[in-house]
Amino acid sequence: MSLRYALLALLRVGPLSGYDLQKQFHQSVGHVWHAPDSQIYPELRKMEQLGLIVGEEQARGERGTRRMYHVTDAGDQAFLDWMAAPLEYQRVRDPAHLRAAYLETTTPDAAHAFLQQHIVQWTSELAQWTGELARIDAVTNPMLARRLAVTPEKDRERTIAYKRFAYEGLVERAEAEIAWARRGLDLIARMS
Amino acid sequence: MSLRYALLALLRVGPLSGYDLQKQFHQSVGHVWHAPDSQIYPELRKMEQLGLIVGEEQARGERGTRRMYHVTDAGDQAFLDWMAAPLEYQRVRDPAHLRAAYLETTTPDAAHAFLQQHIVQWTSELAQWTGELARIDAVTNPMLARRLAVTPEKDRERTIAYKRFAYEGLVERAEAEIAWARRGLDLIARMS
DNA sequence: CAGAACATGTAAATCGTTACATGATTTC
DNA sequence: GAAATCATGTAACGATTTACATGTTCTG
Repeated sequence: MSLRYALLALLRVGPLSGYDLQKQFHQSVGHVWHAPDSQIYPELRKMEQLGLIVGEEQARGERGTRRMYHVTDAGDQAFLDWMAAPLEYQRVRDPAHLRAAYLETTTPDAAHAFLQQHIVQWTSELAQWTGELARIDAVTNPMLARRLAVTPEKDRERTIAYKRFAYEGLVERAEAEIAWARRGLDLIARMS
Repeated sequence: MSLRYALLALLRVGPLSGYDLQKQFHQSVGHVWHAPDSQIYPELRKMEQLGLIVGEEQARGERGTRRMYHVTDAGDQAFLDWMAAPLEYQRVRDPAHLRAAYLETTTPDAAHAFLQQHIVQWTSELAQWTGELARIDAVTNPMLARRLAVTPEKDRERTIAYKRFAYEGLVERAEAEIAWARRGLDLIARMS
């Protein structure tokens, strides 16, 4: 359900085609809420049916077309309502910690490989997020730049501060996962 | 898909009825991998069809029945294979950090309420997990006690160490989320 | 004999993943 | 004219949620 609001957040800055939206999505909000293209396009159609956005069909070359999506007042309000409503938390469902609780059932090699992979996985996420933090600081992120362009001077600082805040949390999370996995590797070494 | 292996992990310790399994589940692995009863019972049936477990129908009083489930060799092997296989990581999908990235679009009050709720949420998870850690140390958790009873002396230390390791990671995660939200509250105070 | 605990689900809807599918236009 | 990029999906399946549904047996 959050996909809808992630998309609205992007479109509120200014109209985008499905394709451009999808690209911006993967470069910004997609780091926090993954969705494949095959979910984005249908969701846009659904949002259009609900009147949250309107799609304006545009010609492109001889035969091609593309739809530019604009947020409607209803869509804007839906986003603001979501922001003001209590967040629906998902239940914990954490395969890595599930497996960690049963590491004694497998070989030290397999346990080692699992934690190594955990480090690889989170190192990759960490790189994404530190990269995004750097782009926030340099105002290199295209969505952020567009957003700041339509933001009154006095609100720019807040916009940047909250973006930083969000990504800092993710960076800390990744660092903690890596530190945890390293401790696990030490534990395996001691136990075997 | 991990639900299957969470259930196998419990059943490998010894046979349980669906009902007992469901209770043990919510008191142990359920803290790491949530599933409602309405998912557990059908999954058990599916696992039985796949030959991973066998259900033995038992009379209970005059008319009642219950199914005791045993892990088959195939089920045991499936669990060990899963433990040895690379873990399938889920894509990031984090509504709290998504919302955090857009806190400037709402009122300071709503932003404040959101982070307060985040603290409440993670404080509750934290309590679950520190409680579980305490039960691990006291060997009060019934599943752990049963598991240790069928574990050779020399492996008990490892079993406990890995359980601790898994829950320590979760405790740190919860503490980090709380610390992050507190920093967010400071930020809101400074920004408004 | 009432209430708690035992015992086991089904149905409908939504969400998300994976694989597949197609064609147009711009750029070198 | 080939490759990259633009542009937009569908179909099938599996996972998850939510709500509903029902009856039995033990304990005080």
